[in-house]
Amino acid sequence: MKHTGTHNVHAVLEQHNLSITKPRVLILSALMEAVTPLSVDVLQKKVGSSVNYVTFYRVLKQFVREGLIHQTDFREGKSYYEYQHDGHHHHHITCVECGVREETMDCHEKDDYKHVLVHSKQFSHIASHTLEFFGVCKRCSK
Amino acid sequence: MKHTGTHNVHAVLEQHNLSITKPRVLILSALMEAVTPLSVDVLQKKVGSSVNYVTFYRVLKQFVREGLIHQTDFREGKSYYEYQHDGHHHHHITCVECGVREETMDCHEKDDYKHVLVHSKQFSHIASHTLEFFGVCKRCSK
DNA sequence: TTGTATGCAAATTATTTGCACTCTC
DNA sequence: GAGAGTGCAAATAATTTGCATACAA
Repeated sequence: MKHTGTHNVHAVLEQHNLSITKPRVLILSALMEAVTPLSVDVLQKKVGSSVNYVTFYRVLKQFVREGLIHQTDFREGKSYYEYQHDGHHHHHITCVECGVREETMDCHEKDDYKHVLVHSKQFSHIASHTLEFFGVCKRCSK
Repeated sequence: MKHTGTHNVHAVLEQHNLSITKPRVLILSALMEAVTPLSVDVLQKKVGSSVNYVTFYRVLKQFVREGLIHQTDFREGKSYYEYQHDGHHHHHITCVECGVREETMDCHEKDDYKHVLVHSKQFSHIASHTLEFFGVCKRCSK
């Protein structure tokens, strides 16, 4: 029941004027299928060794620049990447003890942006944001 | 007109059951005086070479654990640290072109936390969060 | 004095860069 | 065919770890 066929992947790449290459298709597919943000090492395991790890960094950076995927971090010293289904990304709660991660409700981007910009002197436009929560999950807090 | 005398620094450390050592005092003072989040390299320049850089990492990690300071990142591959005056931290907008950073209005932590927790299955408490905005500043967007 | 904190050296991990080669369009 | 995209090797940057010494309480 995957809705991430080759067809869709190609279409998305084309929408962003990115040429169709094997690494890009594989990486984007993996991200589209994921239900949680992925770090480069996890992404590599999913995609396999046919794509060089340097290419991951280059492709991911490009996808982020294009607004195709979202980049965030969880205070682990490395970045995580998440496909923006329908242009929306998610926020999460992360357990600082065991690392378990849960998706939170959607955020009200538009409202936040307006509110922030009204009070800003140097900015008139916001392109993206990150919002992450940290706590201790019920299991760990016992 | 600094309100960050030795007296205050010592008091804060004691409140968190941290022994008074030279590195801790120097690092905490520097963070209390800063008006923007600092990365380790910048912090080192402020404090000077009397404190080993490894100690920065150890002390900062401890301060974060204690909730004394706040840790965030700006998609630069390194962490930034900010003292939580009155227990509050700040959010920022960062220009992805030139890196200029501006503080935003205070956030409504309490409301956010409640809202998130109501929808969470695995969490019943949130300890902290990060919220950062990214855009292009007026100067760069010309 | 006694355990905690620090310094130093070296290791680890994440990410980037230069250059030659290979694909896509 | 031309230029963008990729692989490989090596460099850089951030952060951590092990162990011996030094300092706070």
